[in-house]
Amino acid sequence: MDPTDDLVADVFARACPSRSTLEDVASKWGILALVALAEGNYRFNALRRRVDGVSEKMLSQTLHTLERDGMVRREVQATIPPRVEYSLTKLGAKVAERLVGLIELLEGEVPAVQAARATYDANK
Amino acid sequence: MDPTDDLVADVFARACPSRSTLEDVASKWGILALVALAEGNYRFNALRRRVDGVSEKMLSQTLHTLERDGMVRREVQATIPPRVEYSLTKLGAKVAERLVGLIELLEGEVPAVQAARATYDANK
DNA sequence: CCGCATCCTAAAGGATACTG
DNA sequence: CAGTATCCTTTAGGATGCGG
Repeated sequence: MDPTDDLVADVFARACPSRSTLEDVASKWGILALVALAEGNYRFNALRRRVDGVSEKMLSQTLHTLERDGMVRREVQATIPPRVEYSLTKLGAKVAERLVGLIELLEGEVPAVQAARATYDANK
Repeated sequence: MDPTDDLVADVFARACPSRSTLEDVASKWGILALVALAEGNYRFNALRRRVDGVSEKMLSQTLHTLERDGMVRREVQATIPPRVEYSLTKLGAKVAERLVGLIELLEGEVPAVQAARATYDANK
């Protein structure tokens, strides 16, 4: 092994692969895609409708990145019209589970966050 | 209550406050700041050293956003030179706990992710 | 030491048009 | 339906210099 390699994965280190993976799964659209797929499989346009506001370009790009990281599986059925089904891999499901937990926490804290923002803004 | 308000927080909805909060805490530097502060309190420059690669500007901006959302507390001691201590609020600590879980998962899966990437790239 | 203000560049992201 | 390609705008983000 190259002695310059980090022996432990450390997300605080700029070059650690865990950091780039984190950026992929925690990106604005990455999170929502993973969490949507945790509900069940989706086809491209259905997923696009589920994730309010995502553009075709960004969803496509996001799904490719997640597929490359081994989080998302892409299955093409060569029918006419074409069907492409997206689903989570085992790893993707584990990650999505964590993200769902985070989101549920935040959804429950919406009033607290709004109150904090109002206070902060009031003090300028 | 305004009948047009959503009755439940829904992160999939573009306008839901949970979505903007999610973007704040799951942003590239937001995650790392929260996770670093979960280790203990930090002063500005110490935190900057802990989070490898963050610029002064981005750390400052990130901390303000997290403070506004009620995740981070900022305490100024008017000494010379000035001391500014950052710490997590109770809400921030709960969020950070989830993020730590996610990061630990990803750090453990670094080999799997690297293998997935290699396979993907090999098939071009 | 802890920043903010400014300027500037690079990257993210949206709109549109087109293809298998 | 499921994208890709292009163009263009917006935002993120780094560098630098100054102030409390």
